[in-house]
Amino acid sequence: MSHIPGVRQAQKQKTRQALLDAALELLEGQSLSSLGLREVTRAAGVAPTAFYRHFRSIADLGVALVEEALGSLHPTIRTTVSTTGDGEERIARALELIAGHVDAYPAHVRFIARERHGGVRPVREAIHRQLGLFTAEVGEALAKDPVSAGWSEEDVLMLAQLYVDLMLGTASLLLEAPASEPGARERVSRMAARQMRLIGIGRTHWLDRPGGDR
Amino acid sequence: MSHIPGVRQAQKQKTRQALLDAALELLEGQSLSSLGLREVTRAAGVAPTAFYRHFRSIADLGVALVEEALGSLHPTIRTTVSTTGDGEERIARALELIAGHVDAYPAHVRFIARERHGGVRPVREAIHRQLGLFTAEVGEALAKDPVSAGWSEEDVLMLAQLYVDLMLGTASLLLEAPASEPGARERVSRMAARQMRLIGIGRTHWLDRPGGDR
DNA sequence: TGTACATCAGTGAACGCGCGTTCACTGATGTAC
DNA sequence: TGTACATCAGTGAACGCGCGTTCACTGATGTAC
Repeated sequence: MSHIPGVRQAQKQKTRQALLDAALELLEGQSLSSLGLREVTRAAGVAPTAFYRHFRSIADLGVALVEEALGSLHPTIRTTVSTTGDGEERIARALELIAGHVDAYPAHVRFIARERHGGVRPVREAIHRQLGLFTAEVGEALAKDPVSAGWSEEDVLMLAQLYVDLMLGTASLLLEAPASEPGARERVSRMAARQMRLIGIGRTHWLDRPGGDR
Repeated sequence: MSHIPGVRQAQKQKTRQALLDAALELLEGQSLSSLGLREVTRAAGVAPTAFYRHFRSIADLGVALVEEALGSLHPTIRTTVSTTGDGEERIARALELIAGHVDAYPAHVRFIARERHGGVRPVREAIHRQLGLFTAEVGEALAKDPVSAGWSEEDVLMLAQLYVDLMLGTASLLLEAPASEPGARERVSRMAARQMRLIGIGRTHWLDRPGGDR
C-alpha cells in the first residue's frame, strides 16, 4: 500500500504541474492543436521523454487542463449563484466573481474559451461535460427561487444555459479588453449587466405569455 | 489596363479557391494555428511554392476565409431580421435560416466558431470585426420595431449582441448534434427558440422596470 | 538499524520525417508594334 | 494578322530545422527482511 505521498510521488506531482503550467503559458499565443510536446517539456525544464511519464499525448494533457481550469470552479459557482438578495445585487455579485476569476486565472479562462470549440475532440468534449455540470448546478439554484414556481425543468435549464453562456462570453471579452484602455473593461461589464437584467426581466414574465404554462 | 479577366487571372482565381477549399476541409479536424502550408497545397494539388503567389502566410489565408464565410452573409441576415411578422414567426424564420446555413456551409460555420477565440490573432480580429458589423445591422433592424421606442442606442446594441451570440452558439450546437440521433437537432432548435422567446419577453418589458428610461 | 534488491521518474542519443522558405526555372498568356 | 518581347502563375530541387517516438540507461527512493 502507498498511503503517505512519499518523496518520489511528491516530485512526480511537481513535474506534472510544471508541464501543465508550461503548457498553459504557451497556449496564450496558439491553440492546443498546434502545441508541441518538445515545446512543453523545454519550457518546463525536463527532457522530452519525461512527458510520457505523465501524459500519453498533448490531447491527454489538454483534458487534465480542463479539469484544472473548471473542476475547482464548482464551489465558487454554487456559493455565488445561490446567494440571496434581489436581482441587481446578484448581477453585481456575478460580475464581480467573473472579473475576479479573469484576473486571478486569465490563462485558464483563455484556454477554456479557446478550446471550447477548438480542434481537439477529447478536450472539447471534456469542456462540454464540465459546462453541462455548471448548467445543471445553476439550474438547481435558479429552481429554488420563488420566481421559478411553475417552471418546467427544461425551461429552467434553458435559462441556466443562457446565463452560463453569457458568463463565459463576458469572461472572454474581459480578457480581450486592452489593459491600455481601462474604460474597455467597464464597458464590457455594463453591457453584460444589462444583458443579465434583460434576461431577468424575461424570466419574471415568462409565464405571463399566452399558453405560458404549456 | 486589365479589364476583362483573361485566362491567366481566371486560372489564378481557380487555384486560389482550391487553396481556400482545401484549407477549409482540413480545418474540420484541427485549428488554423496547426494547419500547415504544405498540407494545404498537397490537398489542393499544387506545389508548395505556389502558395506564396496567393497568400503571405496561413494567417493571411485565414483572414480570407473569414471574408468568404461571413462577408456573404450580410444580405441574408438583413432580409431575415427585417422581415415582418410577430415574435413567434420571426423566431421560426431565424431558426430556419440558421439551420439552413449550417446545412449549406457546415465547414464555414465550424471555422468561424472555432477561430472566433482561436490562436491566430489577425483571424480573431477579422471575425470580431465582421460580427461587430452583424451586430450593428441587427441593431438597426431592431431599432425600427415599435417595441424599441424610447430605447437608447446602447441598449439596442446589447440586445443585438445577445441575439447574434445566441445565433452563433445555436449554429455551433447544431453542427455538433450527431447525425446518428435526429432528435438532437430538434432539441437544440427548441431550446434556442425558448431562449429567443425569453429574450423577446425581456425586450417588451425592458422599459417597465423602475428607472427604466434612465 | 542495516543490508540487499526492486521500482520507476527522468535522461540522452538516435531515428526518420515533414516542415517553411529560397531560388532559378519554364512555358503559357498578355502586350506592343 | 504576325512577330518579338514581357509578364508572371506554377514548378522542383535544395536547405536547415524541430518534430514525436524508441530505447537502454541511471540513480534516487521505496520495500522486505
